[in-house]
This record gives sequence, C-alpha cells and structure tokens, in this order.
Amino acid sequence: MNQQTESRAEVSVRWLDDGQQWAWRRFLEGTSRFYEALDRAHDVGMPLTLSEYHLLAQLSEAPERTLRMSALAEFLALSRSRLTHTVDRMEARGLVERRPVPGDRRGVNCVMTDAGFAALVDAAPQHVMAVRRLLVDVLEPEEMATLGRAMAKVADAARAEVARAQDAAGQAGLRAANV
Amino acid sequence: MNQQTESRAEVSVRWLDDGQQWAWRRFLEGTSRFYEALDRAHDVGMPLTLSEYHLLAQLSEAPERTLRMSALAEFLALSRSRLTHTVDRMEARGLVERRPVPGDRRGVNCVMTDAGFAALVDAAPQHVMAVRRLLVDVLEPEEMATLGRAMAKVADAARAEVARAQDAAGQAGLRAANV
DNA sequence: CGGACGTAGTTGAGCCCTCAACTATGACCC
DNA sequence: GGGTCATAGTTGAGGGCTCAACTACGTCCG
Repeated sequence: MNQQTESRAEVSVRWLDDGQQWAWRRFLEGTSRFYEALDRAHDVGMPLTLSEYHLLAQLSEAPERTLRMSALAEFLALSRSRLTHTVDRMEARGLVERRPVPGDRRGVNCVMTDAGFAALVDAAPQHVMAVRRLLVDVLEPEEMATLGRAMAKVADAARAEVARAQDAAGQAGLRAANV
Repeated sequence: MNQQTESRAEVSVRWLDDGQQWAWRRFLEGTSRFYEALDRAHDVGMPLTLSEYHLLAQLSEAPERTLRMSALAEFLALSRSRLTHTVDRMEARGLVERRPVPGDRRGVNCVMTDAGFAALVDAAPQHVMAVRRLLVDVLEPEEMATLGRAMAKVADAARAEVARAQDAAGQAGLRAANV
C-alpha cells in the first residue's frame, strides 16, 4: 500500500515542457475539431455515418465482402458490443447481413449487401473530398507521412497498454480464485 | 439540381494514393486506440474523466479560476449543450460552481472550487504519465513537434469549415425568410 | 467422457452526447 | 422606444456507446 502511494507521488513525475505541452494541446484540439467536422460532413448529404462508412469500406476489401464479427471489431478498433449494436442498425437498413460461419457455430459473418456496396460507392467521393479538405491537403506531403508514422507508433503503444491491462485483470482473477 | 448532381460525380474526385491512404488509416486507428487507452487510464484510479480533467485544467489557468461558459466551450471545443450537461454533473459533485457574470445577465461564470482544484492536483501526475506513456515518450522529439504543427493546421481547417457551414445555414435562413 | 477454461457474440441498463426548441438578455438602428 | 437580430445558456427527448452479465460453443486434458 505504501509503495502504491509512493508511485503516485508527484515527486517522480516528469512534467511536459512548453513545447511538448503545446504540441499535446494542438493534438487534442485538432483531433476533436477534425472528427467533429468530418462527422458533420457525413451527416449532411451522406446516408452513412463515419463509422458505418468505415465498416463498409473494410468489408469491401475483404474476400466475398465478408468478415467475421471479431475480425471486423479488431480492424476497426471497436468493442464487440459496439459492433453488435452498429451491425444491428445497419442490418435493419439492409446494408449488411449476418450469416453463420461454416465450421464454427459460435461465429457470425458480416456480409455487405449490394445495397451496402451501392451506399459505399455513393458516399465515397464526398468522404474522400472531406478527408482531403480537412487533413491531407492541409498538410505538406512530408508532414502527412510523419503523421502516419507517428500515429502508427501511438497505435502500437496503446494496443500494448490495453493488452497489459487485460493480462493484469486475468492475473487478478486467478488470485481471487485462489483465495 | 443538375449542377448538384454534377458536383457529386466521381469523375472529379482525386482519390488518395497509397501513401496517403496508409497515413490516413494510421491516423484513424492511432487516435481511436489512443483515446480509448487514455480514457481507460482515467477510469481506473482517477476520479475525473478525461474531459472533466481538461475542463478543470483550463479553469486552473484562468484568472480567479473562473471562465464564462461560452469561453470554456470555445477553449475545450465542446458544444454549449455538452458543456451545460458536464458542468451540471461536476457541480453536483462540488468540483465547480456557477455564478452570474457581473454586468451581463445572460452570462454564467464557471468557477473551480477548492475541491475541484484538489481533484485536479491529485489526478495530474497519473494523467501526465499516461500522456507520456501513450504519446510523448513514444515519439521522437522531432516527430512530436511535427505532430503539433500539423494538428494546429488541421484544427484551423476544421474550424474554418464549421464556420463556413454556419454562414451557409444563416444564408439559407435569410433566403427562406424572403420567400 | 467430463469438467474447466477460453472464445464469440448478444443483451439491456445506464450514461453521455447531440439536436432542436426554448427563455432571456443584449445590441442595433431607424 | 420598439422591432429585429444576435448572443448566452438550458432543457429534454432520442440515440449511440460502455459495461457487466449472460448464452453458447470450442478446446484441452487427465
């Protein structure tokens, strides 16, 4: 307990310097305003929200335009629960369909319908133009490349941290079971 | 009508090249996983959510630890409605207080309480360590600087687009009124 | 076999956010 | 000075997301 208190003490914190603080705040504000504007672009004049669009885009690149729910959740960085709810809504609109996975009766495949493909094709130009207007064309090519490399590292770090947390939770469960 | 159809035609869309596509997807995945992990870090062991933390951080730097609701909304890139709801919840927990603005009876000041300040000070070390672990320390200093500059541009572009959209809505309103 | 554990996906309650409508006040201007 | 428009903030309904609990199936192994 004492150790935990120690590790939370302010003493050992390396605060951000001014440049880091500035960059971090720009990141916060930039991501927030960017996604807000992109969402808005989808709301006016596109029948697909941003996450629906990404879901269909992912499916469109898969063999048979089909992916297992779990694979889709992993690719899109969505929770299983959120994916279930999202697919519920899209299925009701006829954009995707659920099918059993042959050979694994736990699994569910998500298949893009023709209507789903049509909706994707219809929305794609506006979507890409918005991404250009708000991100790609705003940056120098070299900035965009650096942004990509940097965010790839960030994604890895976050993935690793979440995995660590889940392991720790598993250990805690074991400990509890052993009491 | 015909013109609108034309302007949406696929013909004139400049699609993303492979490098741009890669960078854009890294950005999507990176931001998604980063905020998920940071939220999680706040949920376990901190009494403040990420947006509550930022709200208090902003107040802590203002004179008298006080800001008008509208100024706070602008700084934090929150909608007025969202800020109202968030402040409702924080006020119920004693972290902030509402006061009338002297000299403008429309306005409401948001003031950080001592309890709010204490909560901020308590959460700050863990928050900063998480931001380092997930972002700052993952990148080269030069990458972090570029990220900051890039996101500043992106924020400006998004702000400009939203402002344009609001102007257009205003024009539409005028037109409707003139019919 | 059969029990324990892991994986796949769903469910529903609760929470937070968005959106549009609303109240109230200030600013402008003829 | 009284209409008109702009600004400030709130409200509540509706919708999406999170979280924990749950069902169902697969896998491993003694």
